[in-house]
Amino acid sequence: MGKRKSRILLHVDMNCFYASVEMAYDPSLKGKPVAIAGSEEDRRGIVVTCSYEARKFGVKTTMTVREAKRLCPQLIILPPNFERYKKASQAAFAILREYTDLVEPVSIDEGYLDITHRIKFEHPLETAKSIQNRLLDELDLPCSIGIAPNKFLAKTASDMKKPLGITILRKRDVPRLLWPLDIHEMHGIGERTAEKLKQIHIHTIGDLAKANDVQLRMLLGINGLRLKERANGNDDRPVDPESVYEFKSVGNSTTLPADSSDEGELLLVLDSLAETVSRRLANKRVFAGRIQVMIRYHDRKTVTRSEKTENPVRGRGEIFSYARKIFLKHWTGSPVRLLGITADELLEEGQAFKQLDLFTYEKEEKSGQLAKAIEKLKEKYGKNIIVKGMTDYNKEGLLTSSFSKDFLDESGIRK
DNA sequence: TCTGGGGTCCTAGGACCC
DNA sequence: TCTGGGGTCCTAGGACCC
Repeated sequence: MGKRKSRILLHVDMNCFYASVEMAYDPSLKGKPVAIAGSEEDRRGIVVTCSYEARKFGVKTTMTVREAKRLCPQLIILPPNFERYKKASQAAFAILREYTDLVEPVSIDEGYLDITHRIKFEHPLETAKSIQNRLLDELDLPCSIGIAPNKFLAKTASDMKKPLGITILRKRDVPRLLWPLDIHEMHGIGERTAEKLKQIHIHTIGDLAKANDVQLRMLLGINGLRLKERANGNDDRPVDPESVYEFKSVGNSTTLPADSSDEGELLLVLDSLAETVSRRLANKRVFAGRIQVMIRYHDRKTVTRSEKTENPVRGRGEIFSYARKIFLKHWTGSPVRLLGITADELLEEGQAFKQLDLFTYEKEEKSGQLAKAIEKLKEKYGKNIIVKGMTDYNKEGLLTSSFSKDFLDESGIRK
């Protein structure tokens, strides 16, 4: 087996993105300590991002607004404006795509580029500089860029100089630059994994790079071996521009203004979460095959319970009815801090129709929109048709068979 | 008066089938 | 009466990241 051809990747990381977007939008904020955070009044008020000026005072992400203000009384607090950030992100990625089609967004403010093909006419450092300058000149957004032969090293490199840094990290630099670092510094290793590793006397990235495979495997499973590979500077994950379309779940959750054990109130919250999830599913043109409910109690103990749906669902009513059922079945009655609904096992619109289980309409409700719609179908196609399952649209764009209210709502039959 | 909300991936046990 | 091993699905939860 031949050695994989060496690649050149960039990791572009926009510096304190939300705060930078706000500063671009309102330049009078520049040079001032700015934090993006929820309302100060309730407990959802935590710092999401903050400017470097704010960081100088010790303000950090996830800190409560109260704590942040104590550290920095002149801190300017702005509520998040996700529409604004989304637009800025899209503009930034549009610029990145001028350099290569191989752009993989990993979040709203960072992405990978595979620029291997460009080295024929431009040094990677020049490409990085050009990108950095354009993002700054055209969008007023600072970024840091890592240049490396793979994702892990590129990501690590972009972290090394902030803000507005460009860092090249070669594989041969790994022992000198990475190995001395504390294991906790490594991307992919959080608090729990770092703790576990320290138990087997792995304290630095270098220790991990030389660790015993069997021991790692026992401690961390397959992930342990992968982390060891990364610590050695190896990572063959490709830059995949399609991955952004391959989302696996859609959810919405909220911390209540105050803990509640009022069933009516909680169901109302659940209904509003169902509405959001339904809307997002529709925007993404997918249906859900599983509905999951998350309940966090007063003591922060969190349980998730899910159920496979009988048919793919997307309507608010259907999502709510599953969520309600799951919630009432598993709620202990104790005061609830947070509620969430997540739609899983997503199916594309077209696939959803084909994969529906067949059952006759007699099993469905006999009144309401469904019955009316079925009556219309019977009028149109004859009394003897059996409405078994939504298998497809006919050439007029109407359903040839149906049984799910959701589908009927969207089929145009009601018109 | 600690700790939001959006996600992804992995593991593990029990059910069930062959 | 005794009895193996493999595979997949379902579900819950842990860990991590931004």
